[in-house]
Amino acid sequence: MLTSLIKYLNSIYPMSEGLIKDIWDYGQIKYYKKDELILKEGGIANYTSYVLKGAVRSYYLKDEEEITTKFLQEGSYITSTYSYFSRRPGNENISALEDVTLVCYHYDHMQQMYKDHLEFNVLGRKFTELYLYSAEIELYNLRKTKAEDRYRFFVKHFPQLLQRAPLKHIATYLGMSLETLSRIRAQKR
Amino acid sequence: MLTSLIKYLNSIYPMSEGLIKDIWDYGQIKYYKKDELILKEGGIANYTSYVLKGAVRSYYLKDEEEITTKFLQEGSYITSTYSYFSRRPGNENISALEDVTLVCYHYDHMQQMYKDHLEFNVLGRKFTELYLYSAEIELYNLRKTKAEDRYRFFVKHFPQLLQRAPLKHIATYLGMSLETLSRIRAQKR
DNA sequence: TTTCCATTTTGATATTTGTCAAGTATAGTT
DNA sequence: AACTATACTTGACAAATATCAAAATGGAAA
Repeated sequence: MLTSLIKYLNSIYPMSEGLIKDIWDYGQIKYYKKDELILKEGGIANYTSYVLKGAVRSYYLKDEEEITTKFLQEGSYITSTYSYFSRRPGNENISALEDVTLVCYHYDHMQQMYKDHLEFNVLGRKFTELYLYSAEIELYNLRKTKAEDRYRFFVKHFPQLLQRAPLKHIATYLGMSLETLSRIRAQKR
Repeated sequence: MLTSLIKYLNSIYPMSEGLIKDIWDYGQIKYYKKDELILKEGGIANYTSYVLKGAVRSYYLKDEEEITTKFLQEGSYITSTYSYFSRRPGNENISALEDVTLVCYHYDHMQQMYKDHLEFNVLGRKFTELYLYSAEIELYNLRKTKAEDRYRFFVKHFPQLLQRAPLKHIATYLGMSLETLSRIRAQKR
């Protein structure tokens, strides 16, 4: 189960025996059913998790409405950035878009590994760089004032997600109402 | 000049003698006059720079119009994330909002330091985590559909920037027209 | 000071988008 | 198949915002 993750990490930066052992030992495989909550708001995000199978999304509540902030699929890490790094309760929820399999690492174990294996920081740095880059792409897109432009960008860059996520989530993710999104789609046909 | 940076880095993670020496040796102090271009689109971002004094902004052009993507002040690092990490030409420009003093590190020197001093990766990781967190805050703000809400958030979190940046840049940064921003400000009085 | 230029404000109008409401389609269950 | 819940679409209207144009303000330079 964990082999794919280890192969992946090793391809990015070769790890020592000891680190590989820790990755094995500390990784907890967890299964979630579709629509099950992986992280609930008000709690502290204690885990970063690698998605082995399925897709998840994170969202927060704004006057009863769910505003989707992220979609993550196989091969990505997921956590609530704010809560995980600050060690405080956050307002983000994470839920399973489909049945999901995760490898979860506790914050304390992550810190232990960063401390025991300095090389692990290379991986940590590179991954965070990657996610920072993704975040900036999204920022770039959200600053467009036209809803249609934002949708076009989404279709081009995340076509798979159109199949995996319901429109209502894509709409709030793109900062527009469900109806606006539906109309944009209609006029493209 | 560089002492403030070294103190700062050391407070986050204690550095070895050798690393401190490299930080000294590789750091290039550069001065830019207000409105001078620090990075021009179409070029590769070869440097990450730490802002010692002044403020800068990055932007890209969208049909003749400058869309501001970032404001950075003293104590922050600045580069064009995409171009710097991918080593390809990007479409981001960086320019000085005021007279600016930077400490600049070339990409190759950064890689050299990451390689020669594994501990430097701890710093790299922590900083990137911080910037990732900031990016997510901005994403959170930009997903708000009401322009006024976005402005309110900006005022609350970056009040200093109201004094340092002209409204036209703040407007595009917040994904709204200059006129809309001006009206929002008018009605708050 | 006066002039000049950039910044900001204000006004009028067109467009886009949100909201509420109703309807249709679809997938899953019994 | 019939039933149900959910997802999606469409319509009508109101609200928010963009756009174009012009005026006011402020600051820098002559």
